[in-house]
Amino acid sequence: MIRDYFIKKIELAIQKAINDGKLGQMAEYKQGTLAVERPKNADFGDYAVNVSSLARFAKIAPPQIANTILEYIDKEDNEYNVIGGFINFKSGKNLLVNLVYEIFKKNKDFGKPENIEKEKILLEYVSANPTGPFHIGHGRWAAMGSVLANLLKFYGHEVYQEFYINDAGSQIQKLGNSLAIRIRQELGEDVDFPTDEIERKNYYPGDYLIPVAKKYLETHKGLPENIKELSDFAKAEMEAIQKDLLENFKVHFDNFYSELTLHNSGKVEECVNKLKASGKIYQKDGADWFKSSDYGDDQDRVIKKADGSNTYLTADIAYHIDKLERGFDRLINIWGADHHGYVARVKASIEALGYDPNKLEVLLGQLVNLVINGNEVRMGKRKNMVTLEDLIDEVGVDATRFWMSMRNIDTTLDFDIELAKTNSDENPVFYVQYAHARACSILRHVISEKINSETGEKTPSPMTENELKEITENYQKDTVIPTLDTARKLILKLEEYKSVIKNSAEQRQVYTICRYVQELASEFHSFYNANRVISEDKQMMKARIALVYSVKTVLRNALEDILAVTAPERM
RNA sequence: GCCCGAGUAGCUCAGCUGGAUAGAGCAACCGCCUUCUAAGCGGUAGGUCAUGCGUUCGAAUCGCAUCUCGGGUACCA
Repeated sequence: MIRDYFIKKIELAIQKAINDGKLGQMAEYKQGTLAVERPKNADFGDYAVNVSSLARFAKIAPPQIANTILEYIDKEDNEYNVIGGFINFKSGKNLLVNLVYEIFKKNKDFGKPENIEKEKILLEYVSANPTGPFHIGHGRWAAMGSVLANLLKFYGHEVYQEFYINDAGSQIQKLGNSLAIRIRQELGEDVDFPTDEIERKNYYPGDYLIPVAKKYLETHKGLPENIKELSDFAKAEMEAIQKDLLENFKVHFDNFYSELTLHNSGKVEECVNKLKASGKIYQKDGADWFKSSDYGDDQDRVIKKADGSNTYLTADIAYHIDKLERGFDRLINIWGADHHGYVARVKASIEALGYDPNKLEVLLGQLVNLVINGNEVRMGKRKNMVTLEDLIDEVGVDATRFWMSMRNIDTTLDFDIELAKTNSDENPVFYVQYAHARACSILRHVISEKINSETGEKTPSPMTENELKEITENYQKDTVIPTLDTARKLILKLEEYKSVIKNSAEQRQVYTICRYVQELASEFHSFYNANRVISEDKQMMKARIALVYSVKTVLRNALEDILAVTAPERM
């Protein structure tokens, strides 16, 4: 990366200056003390370093330090200048030329780091109850999770994506009871869900069980004797609906892990026993309590209720231990902020059972508000529900994925459905896709002959197909040189992709990819407006075609391979 | 009360491991299509970085306090 190249030059120069005793009282330089930044004013250079922080060690004024360091830099063909305590750096021809060459050479792998510490990661996300369709909030975790998985894989990690199915709690019984009411309604009985608010909470009164009831009656005469049969039927239906939607939404799971199998395998009981053996369980009010407060939780938690049944947490502990025993180096969970209380207790249990709680990384995501006609609409499972499916139908997969990924996970996402529906220029995903389509269009035009619509006269194509192939498949380093004066910013933006990937992967923040892609599109649109690609000057045309192709490559990589949003050839 | 998160331009948000004049998109206003996609580009205007105090040569960024908003605070899942 150019910024790494630059800081190395600076650090080397500092070391030499210290050795020569030119940096006052400064005796040693610790690597990483100085940070590379972008100059406020692009005229200063591409990158800059502020050496003011060295002043208190050297006891010399910052500008003098900067000038001393400058003398020791091996400048090659790059430009350096000093303003105040800043050393500014402007990339020379070689760095820029090599960067474009790198894009051609690496193509789909451009931006992949050379050697990272590879981790075996289990990424768990969505993990919805199989009791109804996904709501909008699930869409955020689905989009972000799948983008993060793509990103971490690209970065070089081994990523296993898992969906935990909460198919064992009391909610499954509720589901069966609710289906029973829908079936009786189908059979013509005058029944309905309770109107009393508290009573009603024992049911799922959403319309979505009506088609399930109809389907049940296709193969059954009436209600079964055992409600469990209905629970299982509804559960299977809901799971199937959820899986279909995930596939549609380009979200891929390597495994769906059923909570029920966890219970049946005895792993939950085993965990409870181990916790008991560790002496971290005590009895109170007829229930078993886990002393999680010993490990930083604010209070102890019930692990076995007075009625003898397990809590949700109990199974979750067993699940996380199971993940660790499957040999993953790192567990990453994406959870809604409404689960934040769970982090401490799950970590506590991991530690109590002798595992490293730092292996678990929980990404807490703030929730999604739906905005309809300027009013926020509360998301509830039981009424006013806008499902993820409805949203995707309205807005499309691409826009939904992009919008759900484009904000910092720490901020509440306002999803304005009216705005997203308009598909106007307020929609950043179209802006980016348009840039890609535009690049493709140029590449098509350059090898097409032109026909005058009035005279029917034909003009030969500006470039033959072979000439274009020669650029894209057998790219020569020097090709891009004629554009260096006019396309500096664009080339530097392409270069930035490498650091965006790095930061985004390491900080698990996928929104930075969305931002980057918008910035690259913007640079490209500017370049397009300022420079005609197809022209008489053949060398210049080849150079610009090479750049257009580079932009298309990086946009495509980011859109399709990371964000899983289509990169259209035409729009 | 306690625990998370947020508060930056009219709106939606970047910037937060302290550094140059606080940035972008949308909305507003002014320009740019006989030529590769105007779904685009260029420009103008728009700020008490919630508030106060502190640390520092230097604070949107760090610390303390206060205010506002969202979420959590179950022997539900």
